Amino acid sequence: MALGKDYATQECSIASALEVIGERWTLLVIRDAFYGVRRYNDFLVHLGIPRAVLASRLQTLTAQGILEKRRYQESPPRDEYVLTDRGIALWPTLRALGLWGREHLTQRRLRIFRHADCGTELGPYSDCPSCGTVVAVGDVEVVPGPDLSREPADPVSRALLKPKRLLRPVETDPA
Amino acid sequence: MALGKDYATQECSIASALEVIGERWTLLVIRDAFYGVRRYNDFLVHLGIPRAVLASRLQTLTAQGILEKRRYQESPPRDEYVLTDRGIALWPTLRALGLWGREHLTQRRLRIFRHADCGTELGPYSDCPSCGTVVAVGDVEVVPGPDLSREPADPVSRALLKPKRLLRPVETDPA
DNA sequence: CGTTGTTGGTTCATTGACCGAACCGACTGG
DNA sequence: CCAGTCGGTTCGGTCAATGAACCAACAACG
Repeated sequence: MALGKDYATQECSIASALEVIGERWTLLVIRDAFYGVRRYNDFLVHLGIPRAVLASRLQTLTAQGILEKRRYQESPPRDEYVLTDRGIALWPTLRALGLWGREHLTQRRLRIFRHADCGTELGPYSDCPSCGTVVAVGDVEVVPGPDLSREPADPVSRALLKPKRLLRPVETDPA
Repeated sequence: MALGKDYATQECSIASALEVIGERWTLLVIRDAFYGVRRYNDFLVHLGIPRAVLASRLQTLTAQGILEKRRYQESPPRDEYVLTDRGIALWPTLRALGLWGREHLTQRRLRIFRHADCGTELGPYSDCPSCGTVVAVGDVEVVPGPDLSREPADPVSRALLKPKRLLRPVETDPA
């Protein structure tokens, strides 16, 4: 966010948060990380983000302790980017933002979030109405909603058509 | 957010939301609106935002139906900007973002949000732990926390040192 | 062994958003 | 008549975002 002037004058935790995750594309990268996207190329094709911007965002998110860069194979050396606890703690924010967008902007049900244990759709605060508990992020299952396109262009979106748990890695088609 | 490329490819309510409120400064303008800031000049001094940017943000937020421009005096004609229902619906997002910033970034208690009826500090979902209900935005009282500076430079910050309800207009010192 | 393809970047020129300062019109109060 | 306030607009300079090109490391193929 460091553009000429930052929000430093603000004594406010919202401003501090926006310093870190308020830049263009940043929150979408984090959203994808919740969806199980972990690799540079998958972020690239799924977001349609310029390569240089993605590299920069991944670096600052890693530096801020929101993502963790983890070597998952040597030769060729390949790293994946995974959410840390600090990153996972952003789930309520993302959830609130998504709900607002759905209700006041798109009016469409693109993705549905359910409690994996019982299949009940989550309440606004990631609570399970039937179990009466707050559902941990890892126990949330995402399924495509009725208004989501069934034939997306990129392989990552296609992989996301299958129901899956948040945080679990997506399996991109080797096709 | 329209910079060369927008998020149009994304089928996602989060992306749609960010199209509208994801620009630099926008969310801070909305935060100030919750704090009762309504006038151009008050936004200006409290945020330290460039004038042109503020004018642009107020215009797009008004066009998006998040703020409403309301004439409050003729001669000289003066307008104030007030949150609409759509804007007020952003409260859970702001709350989640502020909590995340406080817990994972600043580690400071700058402002405390309480249930005006009983004085109990709000839970993470704007719930009142003692009443057991979700508190309406208009019934939330903001009081300065222990880590907030007691002698801010600008008059708006000074006015915000007094406990006040969200959405109620700030009374800036005529001093 | 050479060629091609994949992955994860970096570099570069262009575009456009943000910045701060100056300016301006309508009005008020002295 | 003059200074001051309010709510902007205008303008030149700077800095970030964009998209295309380039590149290094390695694998797989023939």
